[in-house]
Formats: sequence, C-alpha cells, structure tokens
Amino acid sequence: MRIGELATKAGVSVRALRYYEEHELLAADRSPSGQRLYAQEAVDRVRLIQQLYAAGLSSRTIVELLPSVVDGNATPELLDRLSVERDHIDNKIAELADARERLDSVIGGATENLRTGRSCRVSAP
Amino acid sequence: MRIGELATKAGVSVRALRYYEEHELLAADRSPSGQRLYAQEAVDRVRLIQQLYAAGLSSRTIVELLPSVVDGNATPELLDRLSVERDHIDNKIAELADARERLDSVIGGATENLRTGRSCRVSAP
DNA sequence: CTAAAACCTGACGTTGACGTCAGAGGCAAG
DNA sequence: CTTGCCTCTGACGTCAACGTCAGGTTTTAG
Repeated sequence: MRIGELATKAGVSVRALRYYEEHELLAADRSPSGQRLYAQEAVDRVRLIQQLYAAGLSSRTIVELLPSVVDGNATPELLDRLSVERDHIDNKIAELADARERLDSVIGGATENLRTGRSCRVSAP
Repeated sequence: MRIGELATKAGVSVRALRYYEEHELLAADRSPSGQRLYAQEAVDRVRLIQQLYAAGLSSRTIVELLPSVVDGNATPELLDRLSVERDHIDNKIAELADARERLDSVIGGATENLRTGRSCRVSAP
C-alpha cells in the first residue's frame, strides 16, 4: 500500500509517516519511481507508535525500544529501559487518577449546589 | 514569601512562576520595590496547576477551570467543560493502561526468554 | 491523451511551556 | 561600602511532532 492509504488506515497524516521514516521509526520499501510502499503490518506498527507517543515516550526512546516490543525479545539493558518506561507510565496513571478525582469532586460538589438551589453562598441573601 | 522560595517549595522554576503570572494562572502581590510576594497557599495552587498540566490541560483551559476547582463552584457551562476534561483524562488513563500492558507483556516474555536460556531462536543452534 | 489526484523532496512555520541571557536594581552581611 | 545573592523586565532560544507551502514527478480515471 502507498502512503496515503496507510495514513488513512492508521489514522495519522501523511506527513507523520514521512516523519516516522526520517526518524527511523518506520521503514518503507520504494517503488521503481520512488514512492513509499508499506506492508499491512505497518498499520499496526503505526498504531503502536501512536500508543507509545501517547504514553509520553519520545521518538528517540521509541526507536530504542520498538524492536523489542515488536519481536518480544530484549537484552537485559533493554529490559531495564522497558521497566523504567513502564514505571513512568504507572506514575502518570496515578497522577491522572488524582486529577480525575479532583475534577470529579468538583463536579459532584458543584452539581449538588446547582441541584439544591443556586450556589453555595455566592453573595448574601 | 518571594519567588525563589515558592519555586523551591513547589518544585518548579522561577521562570515557570513568572510564566504563570503572565498567563493569569497565579497572581502575586508586589513589595514596594516591585518584587513578587506570595502567600503560603500559593504552594498548593502551583502543585494543582502542575497536576492539571500533567493531565494534559493547556494553560488556557486551566485559566478557565481553575477558579471552579479552587472554590468548588461552577456554572452549568463550566460544569460541562469540567466533564469534558474529566472524560479526556479517562481516555488517557485507558490508553496508558493499554501501553503499560503492552510493555508488561514484553517485559514478561523477554524475562522468561532470558531465564530459560538465552533468547528464543535468535539464530540456528 | 489529459486532467485530477496522489506522491516526491526540501525547507520554513507552528505551538506550548518554559530556558536563558542581558542589563539593571534591591537587600542582608561583614 | 562592597560583595554576593536574589529579583526585575524584556526579549530571543529551544524542542518535539508535526503543518504547510513550493515546485516538480507519477499514477489513475475518463
């Protein structure tokens, strides 16, 4: 498949795919005329890349870890790096859960205020 | 307290605090000579700001929502915005959990490979 | 065959949350 | 008083992950 199709299937821009190649996250074959050609698996790989981006990994980090994640193999050092990133993700999840709780309690309280009658002492009656 | 002390206590840079003032996230009194003066509560407020940043909110969004979060009150519209952000956070948590599972299974598999004897068919025996 | 759509390379633009530097003023200690 | 650290206001620099535009080639639809 060519770049446009992959972009559509994977839900990213064409520019993003060229960026991934430039940064060695995603290799592409070339047609005789120089157009990029991708295998079906590329769709999953792009989704994986996006997932790792969303997890806060930089493209440099992804380059280092992606082979291990794809073929399920790793040296002890890579295993360490993977654990480090896993822990980072754990911490982020905890932070997010905190923030969500905070918003939830605000939402709950404010909803209650609106329900019981206007707001809670905004000004004197 | 002056800006350096707040920066230390809240764990951010002096520059960040000036940035927050510039973007109306955090007001400051001024000494006669023009130096910024903060109350103790500012420490918590800065931590809250950081938490919301970590949750992916932009400074513009934080400006809109911060008053509600701080005093626990909100108009119906703000309540909507809060819910929207809460849902965003929910989605992010789900994505992160996915990514973590992925890393976990890679870590598990690779650890197993190392444990049972080198790697799983890297080359012919 | 031709026009539209997709693709190519290069290169500059964007955005957010600060970093950093310059030049000048303020403030506690010795 | 001066040494040294803190603070001030601009204002330009940074970095990542693309967006966007220019100018040209290739593929596809009719």
